[in-house]
Amino acid sequence: MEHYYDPQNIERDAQAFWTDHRSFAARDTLEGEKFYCLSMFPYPSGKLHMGHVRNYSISDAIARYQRMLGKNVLHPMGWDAFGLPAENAAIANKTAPAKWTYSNIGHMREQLKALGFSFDWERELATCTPEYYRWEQWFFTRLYEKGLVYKKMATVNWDPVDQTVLANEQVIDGRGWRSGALIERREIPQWFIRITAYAEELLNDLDKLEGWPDAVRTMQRNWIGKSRGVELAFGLEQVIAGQERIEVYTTRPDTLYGVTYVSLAAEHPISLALAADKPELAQFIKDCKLSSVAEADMAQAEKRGMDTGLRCIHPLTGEQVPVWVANYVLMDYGSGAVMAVPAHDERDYEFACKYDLPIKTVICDEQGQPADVTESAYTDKGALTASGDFDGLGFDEAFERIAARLEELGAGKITTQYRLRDWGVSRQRYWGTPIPMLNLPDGGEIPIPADRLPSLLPEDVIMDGVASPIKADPQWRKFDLDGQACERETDTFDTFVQSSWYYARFTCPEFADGMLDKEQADYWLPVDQYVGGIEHAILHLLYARFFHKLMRDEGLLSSDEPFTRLLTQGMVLKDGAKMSKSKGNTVDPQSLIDSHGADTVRLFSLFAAPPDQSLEWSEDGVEGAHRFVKRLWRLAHEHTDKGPAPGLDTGALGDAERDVRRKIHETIAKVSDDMGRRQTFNTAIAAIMELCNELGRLPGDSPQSRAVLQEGLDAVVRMLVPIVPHICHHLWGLLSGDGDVSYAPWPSVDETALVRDSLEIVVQVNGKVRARMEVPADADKDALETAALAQENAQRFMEGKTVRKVIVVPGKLVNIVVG
RNA sequence: GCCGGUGUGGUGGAAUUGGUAGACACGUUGGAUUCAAAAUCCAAUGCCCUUAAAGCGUGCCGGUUCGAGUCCGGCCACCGGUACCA
Repeated sequence: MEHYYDPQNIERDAQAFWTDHRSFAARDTLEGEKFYCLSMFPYPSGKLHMGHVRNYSISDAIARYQRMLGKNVLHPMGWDAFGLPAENAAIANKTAPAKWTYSNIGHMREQLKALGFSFDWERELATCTPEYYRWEQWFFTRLYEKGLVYKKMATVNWDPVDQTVLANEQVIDGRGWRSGALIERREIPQWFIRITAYAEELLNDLDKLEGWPDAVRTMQRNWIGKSRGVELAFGLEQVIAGQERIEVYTTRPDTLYGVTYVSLAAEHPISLALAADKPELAQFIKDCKLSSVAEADMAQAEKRGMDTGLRCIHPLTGEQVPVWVANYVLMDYGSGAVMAVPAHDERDYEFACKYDLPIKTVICDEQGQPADVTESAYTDKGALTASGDFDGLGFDEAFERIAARLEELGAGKITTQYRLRDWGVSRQRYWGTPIPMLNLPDGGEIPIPADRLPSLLPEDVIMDGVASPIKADPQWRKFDLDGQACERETDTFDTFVQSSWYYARFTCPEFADGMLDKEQADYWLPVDQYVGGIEHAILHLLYARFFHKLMRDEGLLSSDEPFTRLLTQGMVLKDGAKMSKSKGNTVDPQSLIDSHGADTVRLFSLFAAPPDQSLEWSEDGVEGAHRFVKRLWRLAHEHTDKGPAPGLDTGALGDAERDVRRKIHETIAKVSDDMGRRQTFNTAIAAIMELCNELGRLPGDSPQSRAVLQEGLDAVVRMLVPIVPHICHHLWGLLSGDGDVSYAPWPSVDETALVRDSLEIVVQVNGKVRARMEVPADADKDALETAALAQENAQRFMEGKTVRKVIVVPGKLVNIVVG
């Protein structure tokens, strides 16, 4: 026997075998049952981190399991290669983003190969190549033609010192991360895709996604935020900024009589018009703009406001209502104005208390009395009060009658609104897909014609840290359109655009005649299993669902949803915190691969926690995983060193052998369920460990003992292929398995091996365990009850008491209720 | 702030449909082996208690039930997202 487990050799040999045999190339013949298993592709940041290792260990386990079930498996890998970090690295290292990115890709590809993931490397793609992004540009021009794309003013973080737009994460405590300057909100023209046109379908189709975690579906549902409400207007006595009235939207028209003021966003046209001759208001508006655009910052900022002095007219009472400007009202949402009902809305309540504005109760509590709002707002629904003709009505009737009254008066109507906003895709950055639009000399814009695509991003550039190289280069902007001099758009796409369709391009990465080869796309799509971090639950997954529907409506594919089943993996923690360079708590996968082998790293990643929970990294845990792999190696070698095992004769087994054989088949049943339905690889591994412990305890070298051990090891090796494929490749050959173990059939359960003669049943008295008893497996309820009542220790607790009830759960327990 | 999630021994976790809390692994302790150590193997290991029995025990408070880690109500802490990080 070879004397020790040597992962380096075993893993090198297995990987060479897979490469030589093209083991993981998906068949593109469109035949057979397919399984498309996809993990979220990485941003090529430099080297793999533990989050990647975990993500790909999970998807590889699923892909390999499906191969063993006989499916034609597509398990591709590529690179989400555009993005902000490349620009930062380029400035820091004085290299071009392209060079840095391609070099990172090269290194990370080798690391992924060293981990033995069964990716189909023949389909690799990187989103920063023109072969990829040209189709994204083409698709955007198609959306433009269909009216699904438009340009409007939108808010960004402006760094007044660096004269540049910052991402939200580049704004720290309201200041630019490089300049330290106070950031201000600024409006610039940007391109948008009309995701709101698909809001209803995106919402309704969530019900079809039964293979998605409920948490993700709920989050998306809330994000889309469909609501039924009333759009209404407060009149103005004179026209201001071209407006005769202030439009607001409310889901609580039943509280309309409780309105005590109206709030405008700082950027609202009326606010700006009033500020023209009110210096203190102008100053307040200026102050309001000193904050990042991030919702989390805005919502937690202290609520501030200022009375404009303007009064508007309540549409039902005709009373005058003061108009305020408030920093918590956002111009980008709805109409940029809200009606404030402090008695029945928490934010308005806080604001009214601060500025001593009136609070008027118009809803009754559960006792039918006007709600008490001396301590806090009353936000429950209830009967109306102090609401004119509408007193006493419940929410539903009040909603309808008030809406009808507003409609009669021409002051409002019932509408459906979505919280979801159109997708702003413009970025004022260099390292991204150039937006394929042309600015015409007369001010309009048109798409770059399809035959002039791609609009190439120059790769050989120098980053100075301020201006985008394509914005700084007047030559790049020049575009001759049939003799007409135009200018290219110098903004680039949001990187979410690339990640919204890469899963589809993997079905035909080389296709040169279009965005997708429909035949391939329709065979492979939808993705059967998608695996990635929970942090993508809303944005990436919603944009990808949206793009799928856009591609469907363009006739590029036929399905309605991109991902049938979704697994959102948890984060990898060290000492209870997310691994990060700044915290200094990172663990480098490479050094572990070098010291313990890829199998150990994969095993620990899958064993330490269920995939959807966070995983606490532990050096000791890695050692434990390594020990198990070594034990397995030794168990198999000690067995095969004794020569070939005799054939199994199930009629000739002793009790101990029958027990072990039952364990083998119980384990196959459990592991199959854990791998397939439950996707709890940690419990699958624990069950296999238990089986190995029992196999190690098999008594003696009798022929039937050896035959059972052979059967057990064969099953263990097959079940571990998805988890520790290298050692299984090695052991499979050793146990004289035929062919490539990557395609060995998944083991099946022998039902006859599962039969039991007797079971252990728990006896409880008043719900507490007082005895255990061994009973025949086929004992009926009466027999269980009789046997339980006869238990000595149970009787001790029944003494002097009356048996009220006996509950029998066959196969589990008997509970004797006494009192 | 808002939306979603998580909380179980010294540690990571298990308990799948309301039915034996702590599987599996780590750590620790004791033993075997060894000149010695490493490695390996065996045993013990929730808390309280000298042992056994009993009692206690799944973030906190309360409820439903014969029975609650699991269901319901109210809190607390931490994590993810919050539309320009990916």
